[in-house]
Formats: sequence, structure tokens, C-alpha cells
Amino acid sequence: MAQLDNVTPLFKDLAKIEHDQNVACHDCSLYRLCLPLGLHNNDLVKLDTIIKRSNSYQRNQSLFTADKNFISIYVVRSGSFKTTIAASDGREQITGFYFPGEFIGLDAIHQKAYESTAEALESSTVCELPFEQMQEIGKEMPQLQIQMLTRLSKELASDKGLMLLLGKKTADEKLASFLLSLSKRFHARGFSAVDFHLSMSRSDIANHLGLAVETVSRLFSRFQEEQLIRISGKEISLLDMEKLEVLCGE
Amino acid sequence: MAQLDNVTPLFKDLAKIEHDQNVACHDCSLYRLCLPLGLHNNDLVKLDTIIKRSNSYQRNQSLFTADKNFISIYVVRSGSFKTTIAASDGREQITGFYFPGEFIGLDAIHQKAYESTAEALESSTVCELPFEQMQEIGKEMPQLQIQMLTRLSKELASDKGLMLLLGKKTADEKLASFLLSLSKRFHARGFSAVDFHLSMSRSDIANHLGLAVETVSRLFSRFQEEQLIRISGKEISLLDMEKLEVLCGE
DNA sequence: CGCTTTTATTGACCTAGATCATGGTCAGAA
DNA sequence: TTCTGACCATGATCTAGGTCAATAAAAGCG
Repeated sequence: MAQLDNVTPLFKDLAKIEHDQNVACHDCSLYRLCLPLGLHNNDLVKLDTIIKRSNSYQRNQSLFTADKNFISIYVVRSGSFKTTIAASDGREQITGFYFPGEFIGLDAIHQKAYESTAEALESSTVCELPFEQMQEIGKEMPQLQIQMLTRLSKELASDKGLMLLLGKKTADEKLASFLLSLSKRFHARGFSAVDFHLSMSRSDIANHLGLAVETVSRLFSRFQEEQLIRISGKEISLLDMEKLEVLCGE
Repeated sequence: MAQLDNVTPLFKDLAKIEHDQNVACHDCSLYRLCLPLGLHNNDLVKLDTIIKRSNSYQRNQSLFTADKNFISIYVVRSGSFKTTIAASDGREQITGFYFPGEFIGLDAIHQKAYESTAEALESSTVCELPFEQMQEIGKEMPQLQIQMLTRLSKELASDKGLMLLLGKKTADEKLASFLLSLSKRFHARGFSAVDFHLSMSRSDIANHLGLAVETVSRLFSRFQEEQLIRISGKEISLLDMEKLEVLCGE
């Protein structure tokens, strides 16, 4: 079984992971990051039977939209997604970007309907976990329940961090924080922490951070002048992690 | 058993609810809003045995602080609390206000330590739910597990809403949204949706909404001139719910 | 109760970042 | 290969809301 923590693949693009569409959890390279961690073998087999793996999405295609009935939670398998909520007048806030092993749709459990929209940023695949069935098999798998709670809690904590970012940080700090968050997540997936590919547009980044596109563009340029990063289109290298860490202020 | 949904107590101050410190879940006036909803009677009794009800907190006293080991989740019983996260340089963001029946500490599950600080806004009491024991009895109570997931999911959804507020709304919209959120929560607890008491300071409100205190003060004054509200110190009346609803843009 | 500290209000001024405007670049379609 | 539309960069200008300052009103407290 691949232990991604210890390897750095040559490709930087998460969409390029060639997943056998039907590889079971215990053979999946995301095993260490995903839900099944800590489950015993026969529990894993049972979990495998309810997971749907058929789904594949193109850039801009949506996984679900607001007000659609909540049926499943999704785990990103390859590629990436963004989730968005909308105000009545059409203004939108991107509430998160999601990479392989991360869960989408957890905020929909409580009222049986999605409140946000999830959209692929590139060609992507997901594992679909039908929630009712999860609860059913969860009755005999306390470890699975704990995993779910842990996941929810983790997203909650990261959202609180985002509230600090949106409410209190300057534009520079916002962008630095964002880049380091990506860096850490890529690193945890076995990719380079310093060279990576931005699958989202400048305007998605701006929206997510509560900034204007122009500001993000200017900041990328300035960070480059200041030797903090090197950026060319969607390819970015973080040149000075220490300064970036200081800048983001945590 | 009190069905708070149908009554409007004369007092407006949540701290003034006179709770018998030791009343069991099935006799608690918060029953319909709280965790036990949907549990069978003997499950409820079992839950009761692990809940600690001794705790009482004064204004400014903290329930827990960041980096303290995570042991329990807390449910507000009377009064109110705020939670805060801090950046390295001391800047703080108030991530939420919590009223009777609401859960505090859910974001700490995933890494066994609190990441934020929780502090009483007035004399308050809580029920303490030791997490390990909850998980233990949860093994035989699927309904309890679902309740927990639902709670987490609900907070997640409301945090996404807060991200929209912080990232995209104007100062007016922020304040209107905040007032309506309080209104709905008080109403759900059997209190007036239009007359209530603000247990938090202007600067807490400002901090939470990503504004300066002065801006909040000015907005309160202007909203009053425009006949949207009447405010005097910490007592507020919402005079024009329709306009406030429109203003908040959802 | 008066004294001190904290909290709230209001005005004058300023700035970070938004908005507007223009031109450049790149990818896909014909 | 040119065309088209989305995306990106950068300069000029503007403004919502922050900061600073002074005062007033509450809230603790000996």
C-alpha cells in the first residue's frame, strides 16, 4: 500500500493521479488521510460495499447545488472542488476548496438539504457515501462514528480560522495564510510543499479571501518582487517559507 | 414539562432563568432544544448519569482556554458565552456567541485540545458532557450519535453563513444579520423575537462582525433614526423586522 | 454615596483596499 | 492561423469604514 506521506511524486497536479476508478479503500493511496483510518478489516469491507465510486466530474460541473436533497457526503478522490454559498442578491462566498481525502457536504446533515453548491475546479473524481447507509452500518462501528465526528470537528476548527482571517487579517496576511494552508495540505498528501499548481482562478482566490481580484493580482506581483514566491500562471513556488509564516501571523 | 416554544416569559434576560442546578434532562426546560431530543427514556437516564451540572460561571470567567486539554463538550444551561480565537500577535476574533441549549467546544474534538477560549458574558451555568464517556454510551445509542453529528453540522452551516457575512456583506448588512440571528435564537427559546437584552458589549459585537466599535455605535444610532430599532444601553427592540430582513440580504 | 474605570457615542480625518479603465495573455474553436 | 472569450496585470481614482480624539454615560467599588 502506498504511503504517500513518504513520497513526493513527480507530478504536481492532483488531477493527474491515476486512480483505478474502483480501487477499494484498503488499496487506495488516500487511505491514511481518509475516513477508513482505524477501521478493522471486516468493517472496511462493509464500508466498501456502500461507497459509490462511479462519479467523475469535469471542470465547472457541479457535484450538488443548494437546496438539492441531501443524500450523500462526498470525499474527493482526485482533482479539486470549491463550495459556494449565495446571498439573496446573488453575491457569493466561496467557503472552501477541497482536495483528495477531504469531505464535502458535511454542513448539509442537519437539515437534509445542501445549503451550498459544490463545483469541480478541474477533472475530478469522488467517492460517494450515502449518509443513511453510513448511519446504518455505523451502529456497529463506533470507530466510524468517531471518524465522522472528528472530520466534522476538523472542518469546524478550520472554519473558525477562516473567520479570523476574514475578520481580522490584512490582504497580505490573507494571501500568505492561504498559500501556506495549501502548502500544508499538499504536503500531507505527499506532494511538494513548495511547488504546486493552483487549480482555482485568481478570482476564486480573491472571493474566498474577501478581496478583489485586482488585489490578489497585485499581491502575487509584489510577493514575487519581494522574493517570497515565484509565480507563473497557475504554477507557484514558495521561496521563503519563514517570511510567509511570519506574514500570516499564526 | 415546559414547552418553551409556546410561551413568552416576562423576563428578557437569559441569565435570569432560575434553573434548579440539578434538574435532570427530562425535566429541563431546554429539553426540546438540547441533545436528548429523540432519546428513549432509559437512554436519557443513562445520559443523565454522565452529565455534570455543578458548574457556574461569573461574567468574564472562562469555561476553558486555548491549548487546554479537551475533555468535555459544554451545553449552555443559562446565561451566555463567547468563544474567541487569537492570532500570534494577540489580535482576536470572536467566533460565536452561545445561548441556552447551544454547544460549546465542538471544534476541539479532532485534536484533543481546545483551540479557542470560551468566556461567560454574564452569570451563567452549563452542563458538562465528558466526551469519552459520551462516546462510550453512544455505542449503544445511535440516536445520540446522530444528534451529535447534527449539532456539529448545524454549527458548520452557521459558520459558513458567517463567512458570507464577513467576506461579502457591508456594515449595515452585518449588523442587521446579527440582530436577526439573535432574534431567531431567542424566539426559539420562548423569548420575545423583538425585545431582548444584548449580553455582549458593543466591542464584542464589532469584533465578531469584523467592524470597529465606532461603526457599530454609529449604526445603532442610525438604525434608530431610521426607525428600524429602538436601543437603550443593552436593551433593544426590533421595530421593523421586514426592513431588517431585506437589509440582511438572505 | 462620590470616585474611578470601563463602555458607549459622536465628530473629524485618513487609508487599505475597492472600483474603474485599459491592455495583455492564453486556451480552445473554427 | 486567426478569432473569441475568459482570465490576468497594472495604473488612476474613490470610498466604506477604520483610526484618532474628545465627551458622556454606566458600572463597579471602597
